[in-house]
Amino acid sequence: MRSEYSISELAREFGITPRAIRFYEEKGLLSPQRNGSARIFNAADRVRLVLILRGKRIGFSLEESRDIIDMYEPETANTHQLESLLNKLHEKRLLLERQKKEINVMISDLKKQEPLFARH
Amino acid sequence: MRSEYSISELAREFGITPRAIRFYEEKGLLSPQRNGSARIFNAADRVRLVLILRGKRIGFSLEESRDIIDMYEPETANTHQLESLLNKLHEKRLLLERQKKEINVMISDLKKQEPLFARH
DNA sequence: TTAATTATTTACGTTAACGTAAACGTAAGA
DNA sequence: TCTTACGTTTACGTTAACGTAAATAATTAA
Repeated sequence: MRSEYSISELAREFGITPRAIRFYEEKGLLSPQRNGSARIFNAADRVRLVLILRGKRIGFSLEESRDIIDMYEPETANTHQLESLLNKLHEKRLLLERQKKEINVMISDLKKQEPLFARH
Repeated sequence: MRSEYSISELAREFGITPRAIRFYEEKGLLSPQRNGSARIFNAADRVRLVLILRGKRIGFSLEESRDIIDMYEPETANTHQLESLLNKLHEKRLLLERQKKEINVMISDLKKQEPLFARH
């Protein structure tokens, strides 16, 4: 229930390295406050990090995740962006479905061949 | 119904560049015969290329596709390899299913928020 | 003969997402 | 005070899958 985090705290919590977090900031996906030179992450920063990592699990690049993050940013988000993001998600889902079908085809192909291989 | 192809013929047929084909050979995924220094691809080479490209559509790296190709090579293929490949395919399918679920969650999340964005 | 097409090899360039190392500052504990 | 832990910036390294360019050879059409 904290509201401020150091870079290594977040890194530990999410199983990533501080380097990765700095990299996300470098790419403009995060912009934590500073205490001198040290980064201080608040709850909103943490949410953004969660979104970045969720995007990665979906198979999005950081650039694609950027759209997701922006979408959760109330000040900048607009209907057009939302539709665009939804479209991307739908496309991604179609891609995944096509890939899954190809995998299924390949699996059944291989299983047909199985006796052939098992014989010698 | 030809049985021999030049590099640019295959490139045109599959919508890739000759460079890509040479790269696959460099990685040991293809090994066409030669006429002097020019590559000559036969039907088996063509099949391997098809498998490479199918692997890519599934989302496999070339290294992963290598296993698929080897599997279709009767002399070297064995039961163990087949099982290993089937396992990889199953894992990949699980990954795709997880990603799809995450996408669905994200889509419904966003749709709940929609009125919020649409309002201003 | 000249120009165009297609082929080759060699080799450096590119993008993404960090890893890794160096050189340094700062704060806390023994 | 010395060590340890944690932080910073700068910058070069890494992997994958080719792209791109240069220099060269062989073939073919005009």
